[in-house]
Amino acid sequence: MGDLTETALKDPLECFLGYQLRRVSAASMAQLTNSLARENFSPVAATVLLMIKANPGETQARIGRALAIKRANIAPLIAKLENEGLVTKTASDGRSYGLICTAQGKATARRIKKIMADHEECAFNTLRPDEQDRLLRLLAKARRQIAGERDS
Amino acid sequence: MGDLTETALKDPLECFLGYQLRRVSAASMAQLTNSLARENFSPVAATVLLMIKANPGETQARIGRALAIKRANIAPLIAKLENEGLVTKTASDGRSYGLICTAQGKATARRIKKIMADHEECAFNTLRPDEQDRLLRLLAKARRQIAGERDS
DNA sequence: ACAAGAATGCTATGAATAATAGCAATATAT
DNA sequence: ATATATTGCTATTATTCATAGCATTCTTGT
Repeated sequence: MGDLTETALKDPLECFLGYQLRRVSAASMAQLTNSLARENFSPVAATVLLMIKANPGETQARIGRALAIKRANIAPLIAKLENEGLVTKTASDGRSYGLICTAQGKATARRIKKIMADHEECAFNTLRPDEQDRLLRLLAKARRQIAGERDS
Repeated sequence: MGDLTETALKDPLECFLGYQLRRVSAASMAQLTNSLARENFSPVAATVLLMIKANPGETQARIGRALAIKRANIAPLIAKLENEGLVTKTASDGRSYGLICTAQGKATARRIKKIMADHEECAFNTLRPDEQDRLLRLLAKARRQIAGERDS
């Protein structure tokens, strides 16, 4: 029988914010990856689609910068969305395109957003609404600094 | 000249805790990876070494479970630490070993912990001490649920 | 004691994310 | 106009983590 009461180890990482952040993020992402699998979407692809729907006509370079995805990495994601008929490219710049969701893309985006919302509900429901709010605010504050020091 | 004042996009992911978690975690990890590079350590390897130092004699299975690292993935990490003379295996179980830090391993662990502490200081210093505390507590609370639903 | 099941260490392998380098085409700036 | 930047893209690589399977050893239940 599995030993459910394994004695706890000392944890020298307990008070490292970065470590706790990573653990929670990894666990949350693993769950979300599972949930998005039924739509055949990776978490990253999901954020790209939602971003395009919310910002029709933007170029993939700008979408990528907003999501901290490099040009080299967003190209195949866009190609996949286009191949599946979820996104189309409209001429805009000669070297860049304006990205737009198709009707099917918008429907998929809605389903994906629902999956993400359900995931949030299930993953973070031990936090009271006010706690979720505080956490969100603290993360946003931390991100302003930490992300600002990095290039995209 | 780069356009430093790029107009902001609408962000439909702003209020997703999971997404914000991922962004902050990724940015923090990227920084930490950089800082640990001078010791030729990955973030994961660093946590393993610290964990062994804090829990001498434990098996790699238990260390791995505490860190949410699967058996298959921790094996090469331990091998690397052993090859570099930072950790030794003492007989214990016939099928498992007790892991102990060598003197060199302890010294390296101290340097690594210092790097991690400096990283925290630099990455999260926009948060006041009480905010850091609250964040840590909220993360711990979130983790208890979200991690509990997953197997190691 | 003994057979069935579980745990351990390990290898091999694959998937997802992200990083660098470089290319051709186009836009922008001096 | 000429140099510089930007864009989309390909190719390649590294890191982290996941699954599957193997042989060994420990632990159970009878």
